[in-house]
Amino acid sequence: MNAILRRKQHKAELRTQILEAAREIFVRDGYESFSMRKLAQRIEYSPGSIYLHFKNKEELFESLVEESFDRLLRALNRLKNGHPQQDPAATLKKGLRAYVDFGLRNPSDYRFAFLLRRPLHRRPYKVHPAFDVLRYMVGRCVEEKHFRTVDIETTSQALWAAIHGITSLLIQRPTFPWVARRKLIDQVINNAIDGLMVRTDQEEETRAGVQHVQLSHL
Amino acid sequence: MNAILRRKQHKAELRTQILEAAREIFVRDGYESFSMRKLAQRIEYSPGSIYLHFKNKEELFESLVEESFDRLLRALNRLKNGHPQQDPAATLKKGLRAYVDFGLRNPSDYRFAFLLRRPLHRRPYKVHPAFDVLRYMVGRCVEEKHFRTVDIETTSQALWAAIHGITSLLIQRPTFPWVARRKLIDQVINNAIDGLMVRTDQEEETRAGVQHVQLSHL
Amino acid sequence: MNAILRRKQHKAELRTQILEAAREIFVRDGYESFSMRKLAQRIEYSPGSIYLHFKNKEELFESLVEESFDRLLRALNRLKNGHPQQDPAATLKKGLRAYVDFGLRNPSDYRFAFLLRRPLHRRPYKVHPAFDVLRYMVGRCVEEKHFRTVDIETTSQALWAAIHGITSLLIQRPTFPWVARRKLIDQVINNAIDGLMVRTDQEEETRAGVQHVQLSHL
Amino acid sequence: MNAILRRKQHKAELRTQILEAAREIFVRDGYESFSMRKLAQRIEYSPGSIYLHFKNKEELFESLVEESFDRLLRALNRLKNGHPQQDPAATLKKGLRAYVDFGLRNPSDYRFAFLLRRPLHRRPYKVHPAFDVLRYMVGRCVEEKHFRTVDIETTSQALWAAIHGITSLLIQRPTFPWVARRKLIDQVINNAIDGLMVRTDQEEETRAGVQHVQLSHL
DNA sequence: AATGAATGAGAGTTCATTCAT
DNA sequence: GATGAATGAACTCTCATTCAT
Repeated sequence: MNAILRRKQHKAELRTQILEAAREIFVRDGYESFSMRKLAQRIEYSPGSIYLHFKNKEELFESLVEESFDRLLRALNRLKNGHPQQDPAATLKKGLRAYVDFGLRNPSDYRFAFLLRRPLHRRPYKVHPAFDVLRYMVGRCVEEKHFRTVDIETTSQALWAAIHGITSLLIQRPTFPWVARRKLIDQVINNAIDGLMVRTDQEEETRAGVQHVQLSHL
Repeated sequence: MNAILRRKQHKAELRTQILEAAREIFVRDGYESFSMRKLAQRIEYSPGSIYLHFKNKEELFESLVEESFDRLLRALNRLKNGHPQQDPAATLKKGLRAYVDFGLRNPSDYRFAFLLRRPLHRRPYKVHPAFDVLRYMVGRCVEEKHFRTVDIETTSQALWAAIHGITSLLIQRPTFPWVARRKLIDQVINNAIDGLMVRTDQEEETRAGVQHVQLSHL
Repeated sequence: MNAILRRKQHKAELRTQILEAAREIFVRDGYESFSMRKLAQRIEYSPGSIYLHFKNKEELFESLVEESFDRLLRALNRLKNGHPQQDPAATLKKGLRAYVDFGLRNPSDYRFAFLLRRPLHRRPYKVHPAFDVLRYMVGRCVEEKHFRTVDIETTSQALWAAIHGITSLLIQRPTFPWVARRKLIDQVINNAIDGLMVRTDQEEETRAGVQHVQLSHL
Repeated sequence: MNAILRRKQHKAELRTQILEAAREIFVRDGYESFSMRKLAQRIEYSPGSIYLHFKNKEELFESLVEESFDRLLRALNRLKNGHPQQDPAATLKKGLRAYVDFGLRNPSDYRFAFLLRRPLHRRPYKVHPAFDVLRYMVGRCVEEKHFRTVDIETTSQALWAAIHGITSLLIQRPTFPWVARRKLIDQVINNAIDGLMVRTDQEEETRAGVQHVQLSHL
């Protein structure tokens, strides 16, 4: 019994080890240069052993994608649950920033989740829970009248597009002469959100954001 | 002479044929699974023949990237030159829409220009002329006081991020349950631009855009 | 255990089989025309299998070179140790003859050791132990006053040149109308050695050697 | 007529140009890496053009071999004819030295003549005229009683072996820690010749040579 | 559970050579 | 006489995967 347990644990550990090593190689060498052999050598097991944990290269890759999606989801959920009382629009902005930051801090995860091209897999699309978090946040903004009465789905998708755009570009084109990251990200997010807000005078006055500073003295 | 001319023409035609077939295979199979042999078989020539036109796989790929960038650039330039008298903000919006449309109508070009991962080649980054067009358009909006006094570089980059985001997502995730494309694209662009505009009452009243229709009777 | 042992043995056998087949092909076709495929076909394994034993063609070739050098060395050592009490000059002559004989009886080994051109690999030169044996023998001849006080290094190199010359020519130009091998080899060796000997009357009289027989009754 | 002549001349010139370029590439890149394409590129003609002068790679290579043999022969003949009156033994020594020097000064020629392995060509062996020169010289030494009555053929072959040995080793193993070249070559030649000489007292006394100095006071 | 041997397929690339023009 | 296009065969080497042990 003890033995069985130990065995199960070992198996789980090895699986994790494989995934970690695979991720590193995928990111370091690029998808094209990844090979099951290299992976086996890295973890110091035989090539065959990998097949005891993953059916084939494809499944291994998919596991990494899933793992990365989960981490992104968890990061967003932490955000959502962390500040339940707050102004939902502020929370949303924080959420969007958190999304971008997650991508930039975990480019490997972001690549797996959105950028690496999978060999065309035609399985029926399931909207990922991560997107639900976004939709939920937008929904609250509308419900609590911080946003104009916009279409929640369209807005969510548009917001996603914007933050995906900046995240992926910063990751994939690191040599482009970008302006300061913070400033750029803020501008993208503020631009995307501000137009959606219900404008009240006081809000207008207290709006913060680098690119609006000059506005105050118009 | 005639013979020489015919030969040259034939050579050019074959080159084009190769490029076209290669493009298809690259897009269908991805860089990794593209093979010179597959290409050869497709065009019904021997593998060696390809090497009479392109030094190697890498160079062939690069040619496609360049070609695609050029087409994008030309599409944008047509836009810029086409309506020189117009309201620059409207032109900019049209330009952004044109960018997205180009990507959606020529997904293969867009993939080559921005999405397909090249084996890391560290040549010094040259900002592509296409980006200059954008910067120029934003500059005119600021100069002619249609935009607030924003930083042109930051704004250009932020706008690029937004439209790249929607373009790439629509191309790469075709099975996601997107709302109507037109509506979505408009929302992304309007969101991104509207926050930058100098607001005057009449402008506010005449603002068009699907997502703002309801707004009018608030 | 038994199984493991059997496996190891099989692996060793296969390695040997590969080396033997490779040696034959290298000698028959030359380095340039040797091919891993030909080899694979010959041993009736897939091309990939060879790579389980040798990293690449180069390493395979080097293994053969080493093997051949070792065999030569061992042959010479047997000679050296076999007759420790004898007249060192006689031993040296025997050694030289043994060298040539080894080459002629194992032309493949000799080719690998000295004649087949390796793709220029600039590793720092290590004088092969086989040459040390020669130097040692010459040294003894000088020490024990059988040779005049010649420079040991120069003499060793000159002797090597002579015997390498005859060995390589006989191997590489088998269709040349050579005189009787034995006679020719003896003449080369006697010529090379005799000039070095300290001459005493009785030695002069007892000198043997095909080419000197007639001399006695002049 | 003039035109025909010019054409013939041009053809000959081109042939020479091809041979020169080919020789360079063969020596620089090794036989294996030589390619008709490289050659064509170097002489700035099309690959096909080479085939107007040489049936194939093999024939081209053979032409180079022949050319090199001829040069060697001519060098030796110059020697032979240059000093017709001299002591034939001295002339022979000079000839042997000239042979070695030719090889060292024209390693490319020597390689082609003797070292580069031709894809086994089984044509009936023709003793090269260069060897006849040697035989002739040895013959004269015997006739004029400078040599003991040795077998001319055997002696010639043995001498050839010795000088080929030193020449080829010096060319093919340039990183071996050889002693001073001059000294080494002299020792090889002197060793090989001295044993053949008829010894007279005065000759004994006037003999020069590093390794014989001590001999004088025996 | 893990291994190591083995393979068949296929990769990119180069080559000597031919031949219509 | 010279060319440029084309090819078929060959090359070394790597790969994902299988399977007896």
